[in-house]
Amino acid sequence: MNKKQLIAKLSGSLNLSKADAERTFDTITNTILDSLKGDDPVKIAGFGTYKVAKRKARVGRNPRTGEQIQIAASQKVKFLPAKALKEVFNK
Amino acid sequence: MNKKQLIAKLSGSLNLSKADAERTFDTITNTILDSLKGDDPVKIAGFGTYKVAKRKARVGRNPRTGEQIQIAASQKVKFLPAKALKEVFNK
DNA sequence: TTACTATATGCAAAAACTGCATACCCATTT
DNA sequence: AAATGGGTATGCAGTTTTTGCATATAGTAA
Repeated sequence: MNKKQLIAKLSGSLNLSKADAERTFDTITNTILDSLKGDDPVKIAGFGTYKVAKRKARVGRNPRTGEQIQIAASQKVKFLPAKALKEVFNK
Repeated sequence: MNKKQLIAKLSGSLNLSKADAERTFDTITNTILDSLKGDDPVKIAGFGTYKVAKRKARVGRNPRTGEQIQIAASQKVKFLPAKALKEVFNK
């Protein structure tokens, strides 16, 4: 399922136009991102937690040439599924 | 930020009652979950991809006792941030 | 058509995973 | 409003898993 299909489903379920459904969805993702930008994890009970994970610098490798490369420290968004979410897929 | 605070923010941004904001949000998470239950990854352009990762059974260890333990195969929801999302946190 | 994303490759190092007790934070209930 | 219950974070050790490097191509999406 891609974003377009998701928006179409939400449009039906929420009785909104597709434009409104998309605007609503984007508002939610932006709100989550804003919180993460402020380094504040977003905890959704029963679904999961979004947090920014800091990754240390390390030595990598160019797979094409085999040459070693220094990789800078970086940050990425992590999603940790809530307990309830794990159970759904392990019953 | 927890779910309650997120709902409050959305209520303001979307001009909805808190009850409606929560209903909207839950509809979205449920829609995503339903797709995942059907083993269909959900790809949100510019945000990320949710997919179900299957993990094989393996031998683990109880860190407290050092005792070896057989770990059953399981599944968990993975979120892979989109390129745009990574850039936000690495500029 | 233009933009994004998945894939494939080898390999080093970071990170996740396991059980479990404790502490903590949040939500619900009285 | 206060109390209680439940989900979540933490630390621990060692093994498994993931990550991420460059880059072109193929596929999908806007």
